[in-house]
Amino acid sequence: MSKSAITIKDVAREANVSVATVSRALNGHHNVAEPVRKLVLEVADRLRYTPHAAARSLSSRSTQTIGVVLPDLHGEFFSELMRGIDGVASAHRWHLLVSSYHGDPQQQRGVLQAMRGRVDGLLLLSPYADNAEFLADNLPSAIPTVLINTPLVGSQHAVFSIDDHAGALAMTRYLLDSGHRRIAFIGGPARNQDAQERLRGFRDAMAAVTDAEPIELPGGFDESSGHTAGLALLQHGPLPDAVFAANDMMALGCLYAFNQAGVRVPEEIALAGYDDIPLARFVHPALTTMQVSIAELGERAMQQLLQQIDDEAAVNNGLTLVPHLVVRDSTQARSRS
Amino acid sequence: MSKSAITIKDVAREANVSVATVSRALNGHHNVAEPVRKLVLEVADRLRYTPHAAARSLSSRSTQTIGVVLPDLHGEFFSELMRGIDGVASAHRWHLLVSSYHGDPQQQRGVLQAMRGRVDGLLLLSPYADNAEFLADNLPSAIPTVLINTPLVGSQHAVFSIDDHAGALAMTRYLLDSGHRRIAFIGGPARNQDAQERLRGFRDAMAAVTDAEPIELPGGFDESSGHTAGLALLQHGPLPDAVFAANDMMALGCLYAFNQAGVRVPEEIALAGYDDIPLARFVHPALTTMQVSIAELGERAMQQLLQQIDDEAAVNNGLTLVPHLVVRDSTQARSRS
DNA sequence: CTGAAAGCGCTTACAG
DNA sequence: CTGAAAGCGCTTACAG
Repeated sequence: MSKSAITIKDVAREANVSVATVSRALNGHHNVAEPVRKLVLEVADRLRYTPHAAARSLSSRSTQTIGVVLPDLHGEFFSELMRGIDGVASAHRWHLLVSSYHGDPQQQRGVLQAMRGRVDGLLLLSPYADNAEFLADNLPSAIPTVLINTPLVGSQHAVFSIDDHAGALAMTRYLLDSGHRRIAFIGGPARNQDAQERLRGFRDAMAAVTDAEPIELPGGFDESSGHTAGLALLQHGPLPDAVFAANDMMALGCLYAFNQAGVRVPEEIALAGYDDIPLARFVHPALTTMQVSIAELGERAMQQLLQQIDDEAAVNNGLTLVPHLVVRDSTQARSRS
Repeated sequence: MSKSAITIKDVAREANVSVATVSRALNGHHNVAEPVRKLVLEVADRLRYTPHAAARSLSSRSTQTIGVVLPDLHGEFFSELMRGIDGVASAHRWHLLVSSYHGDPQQQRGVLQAMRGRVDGLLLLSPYADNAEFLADNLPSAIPTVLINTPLVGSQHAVFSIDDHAGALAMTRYLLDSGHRRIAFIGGPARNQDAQERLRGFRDAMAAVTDAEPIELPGGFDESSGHTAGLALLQHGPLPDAVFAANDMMALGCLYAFNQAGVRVPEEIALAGYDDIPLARFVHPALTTMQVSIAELGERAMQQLLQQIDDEAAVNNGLTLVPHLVVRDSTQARSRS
């Protein structure tokens, strides 16, 4: 494709040295005479020479790039995660090869395979509760890999995740402690592990209180499913005391439904979300939610990965971040902020 | 890094054929006897062989990856753009190498250089109005490149962008047509070309009406600067008739300030944004805004790029998308939705 | 249809 | 400090 790219040979010829010397000078090795180094750098600059990454990778056996494999490129979670990952990558001068497999195991398999020779390490987000085995089978064995939000435990790989069971438990308990008994839960995608854990937390907290009345509604983590769930609640009999949506986007959709119907939050019904996306504090009423440091999750995972690449013997223990409760107006009549 | 990766040699040895034959069989060339092809595929599969991308790239002179160079990885705009780009990339089995240069020209330069040998084409988002020259100097000449939201016109590169001047003009005219005269504009980052164009559209529309009273406030495209601007409006004298924020996030921040102060939208003041992010319709009141098809922008740009890579002689004309007005409750007392 | 060999553009022991 | 040469793992004319 590239038309007439300048190679290391051109630089060597122009500078009257061998390609080996050019390579050494450009890579900052110390065994190059100062005047020679200067000359080489000057010539390389004048010719606008840039090393060919594939060639360099092939001979040096390193790519300086990290593969980031995600189920999707869309939305707040991904955006935040990438921010954390990118911050670390950029600081250490690593490149990022980003691939989405669109939630499809076959594509995921292909994407993982295609990483060989392209990356020195792999960050994989695979939040499906049912494919631990699939992963164990398809993870490239030769590439250092760190997992995010993934059900594969007890393997050789470090896993970084959010303790969603604890988070949902905390939120539900808070709602119960506030005096609510009939609490509706809007769930996430069935296969999604985070969604499952949040549901489990909700159930466990509700089960611990004798007169609690749990209501469960389906959802898909997007605004519109929250909106749909809100409408469903409005239509079927008396409103519950509170709604706990498994993520903020659904909570916002639900809030919208309540707003349209003239149902006041929190006066008539309390509403809580999960994730603490930036917008949670800007809606009205501001949303009570569980704060999850997604960017930090990406940051930590990336740091761990770089460490493993740097030192194969590095301990590869993961980390489970515990989200914390952020109380805002949507669950209490008076502002505390 | 990779420990004991299987190479094409291993497959050749195991299948009792030459590496050339393995290569042909795996790449689907037709000059391979059927039984031989089958054998090779079977062996490759059994050995879990995956071609080394760098080696393949080096000899075939193609990487099957597109470099996406962005000023930032954060936020709705990026997320939407990536969705469009990824959709096309995925459908054509291309990989994406994503780099953020964090708004820093030096980093941008480095990132662009590092693309040689890594990608077959480049998608560059560089929304700074003042660095057309810098770009012309630093764009890799040997790599097909398509520009997004970039001030470099009249060059050899296709440019895909949003007609923000027309968009802001349309919104401002709509507000004027609704009877508003004192209209406040919350601007974006000074160096950002989109922000400049939106401001220019606002000014042009206001200048065309004799008794219009423009008010201009600074902003930074994020929620908090919108919030700050809203507070400023609340403190300084009488409220304007309407607020036009240069993007939705700022509009939401401003809305929040009004909500807190008990100022009702749209009864006491109209409010409009720009971008039509998914949340615009879920806030209360739903936000009037300019709908910009960001995903489509990414999609089109990516399609154009692939075409150019496929056929060097392809016409490389860009495209300017014109946003359209979406009227919701934030600028009118009664819902029309 | 198949193999031996050259070559892609680098890096890095190995000699000197 | 420097160069000649081997090698990274593939692909692809060139012969046969």
